[in-house]
Amino acid sequence: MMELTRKGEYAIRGIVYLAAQPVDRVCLLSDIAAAVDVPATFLAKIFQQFSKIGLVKSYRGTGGGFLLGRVPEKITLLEVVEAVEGPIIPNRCVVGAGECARDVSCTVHPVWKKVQEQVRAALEGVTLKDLAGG
Amino acid sequence: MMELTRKGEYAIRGIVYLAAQPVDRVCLLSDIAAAVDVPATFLAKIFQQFSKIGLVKSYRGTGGGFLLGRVPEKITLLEVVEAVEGPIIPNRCVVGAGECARDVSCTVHPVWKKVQEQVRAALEGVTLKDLAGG
DNA sequence: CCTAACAAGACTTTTTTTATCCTTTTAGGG
DNA sequence: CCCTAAAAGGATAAAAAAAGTCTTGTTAGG
Ligand code: SF4
Ligand code: SF4
Repeated sequence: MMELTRKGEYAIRGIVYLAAQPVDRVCLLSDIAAAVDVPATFLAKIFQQFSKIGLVKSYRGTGGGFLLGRVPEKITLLEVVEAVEGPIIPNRCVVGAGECARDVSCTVHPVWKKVQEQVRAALEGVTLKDLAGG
Repeated sequence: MMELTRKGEYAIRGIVYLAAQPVDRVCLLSDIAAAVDVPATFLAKIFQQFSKIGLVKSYRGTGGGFLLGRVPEKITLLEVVEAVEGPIIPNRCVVGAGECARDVSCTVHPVWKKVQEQVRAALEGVTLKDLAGG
């Protein structure tokens, strides 16, 4: 259980690759896809999501491509994962009140809350700088 | 991401219900299903899995039903979850060596290892006794 | 031998994942 | 102004997983 989808895995690979590039180096999607071994069309969709929330910047046309939206030390793995996989939800009752009618007195509920917090903390503590190796 | 499936949620509800029953009280599947609000046919499949690994004991025929395979304080939430959802795998590279060709030098790999360990620890620290309320 | 109850396996439906393709928009350069 | 490069957006399709159902078999009590 709790498995990251390929989309998530690809997303991380792609953006870590970007983070490892020299600052202001604009990368072609096709180059990134080849380097991290991900289908280019699929990676395109992923980077579109990144672009919408500013995790990467994109430029169209000749000489266009992608680069990181912020410095790598300011982008956490949590942001990257949540950008494409949605929030960290070990069980739907942690989404908010009312998701499960049983949550008021449920003894299991706090366990999922704890799991959620721990996973979030683990991912939030890692930045793209860490992952790209400085 | 990381969402428990319904099967997992149902499994927990069902076995926690069992754990809350008086010792040696044999419960009908139909009663359990009604009490925890799960389709009986689906819960049957889940309890069959439990039965195979000894988490519950089952008796057939008139007067048959289910009861817990061990005392509640000796059954952890981790066991219950893994019984029906499989092992805790945040990313397939934590399954073992060779799952991902990149794992040798991958900087992300240790993060998933850590997540896996934390989640396992969180679930292992909770027993059915805790969940059933003594 | 009849009935109760779980076991096992096949099967179906729905949802999610994993893509691919095509058209549109934007930008640079001749 | 046109041609080409490159990303954006939308539709669609195929595959896999999840969720649930059905039928038949097995075991046991009365
Ligand atoms: S753990 Fe408890 S509150 Fe959460 S979904 Fe299950 S029953 Fe509801
Ligand atoms: S995190 Fe690294 S080792 Fe794990 S699957 Fe991704 S690339 Fe492979």
